[in-house]
Amino acid sequence: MKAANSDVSSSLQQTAEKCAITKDVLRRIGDKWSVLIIMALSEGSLRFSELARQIPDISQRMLTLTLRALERDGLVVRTVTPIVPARVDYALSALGQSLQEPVVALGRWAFTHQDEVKMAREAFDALRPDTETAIET
Amino acid sequence: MKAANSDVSSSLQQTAEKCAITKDVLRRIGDKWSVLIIMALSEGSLRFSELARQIPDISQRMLTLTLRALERDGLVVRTVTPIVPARVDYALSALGQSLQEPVVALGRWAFTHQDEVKMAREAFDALRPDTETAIET
DNA sequence: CGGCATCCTTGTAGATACTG
DNA sequence: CAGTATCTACAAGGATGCCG
Repeated sequence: MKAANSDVSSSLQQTAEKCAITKDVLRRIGDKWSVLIIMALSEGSLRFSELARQIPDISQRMLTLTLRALERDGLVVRTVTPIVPARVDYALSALGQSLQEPVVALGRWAFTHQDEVKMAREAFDALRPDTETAIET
Repeated sequence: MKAANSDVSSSLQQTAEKCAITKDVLRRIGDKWSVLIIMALSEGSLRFSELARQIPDISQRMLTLTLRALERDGLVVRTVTPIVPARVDYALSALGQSLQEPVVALGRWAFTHQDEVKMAREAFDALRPDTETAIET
């Protein structure tokens, strides 16, 4: 760990380091619901039940768990209003809003290139009808 | 589904549509290894065994499956040189290279904000020692 | 060398029922 | 209303061994 080495290996080091962190974030928001929740909250705070309605196929459990994870990472803010029945609102934090930018960038890529991907898949499947891949469609 | 409606609802429609596609892409590259492979191939093509060496903890099985999935989506190009022993090279396609841009954007976000996330987690864990979240550390 | 087959463990997620 | 608790399923992923 000599200082003299740092400029030599810094590029690769940083690259490797960034890869790991990138992988981490991608796994965090790469799950089934995080992005949908972040998108749903982009236009303002929502209550638990409103979120559940906007994301039709999510179960209460998964909504709770995903919100909890997002809250833990400081991406969403949870506000409890102590009335009966209880009212709980969720909103994006500043950090969560800043995350939106790269996420929608990825969304734009997906939208722009969706046809290329679809065609690539069809071409691949035509040649290799039942090849097992890591993620099924 | 009247045409007259399209301009009214187009914004929300497109948003919902983009969400779905974004979610799709994120799940595709949000798996454990895809990003690492894409990053590893960013500087040029690599052989199967070279990839395995650059990504120390990946199993042969997962390397094969992930490469196959990336190949199917047209992100990676597989080249077999029919000599013995066989030589197989993997490289990013143009599509794969274009994907790198938004991915490294996300990587930059992760790198920039890693401390904020870490602190948020610690603060959260301090208050709620053993809350179950969707994704464990 | 590259990769497929098999077996096995773990993680992710859904359904359902129950509580303050 | 906004969650927990429990139980179950299936898919991701790892270990190992064999093959062209």
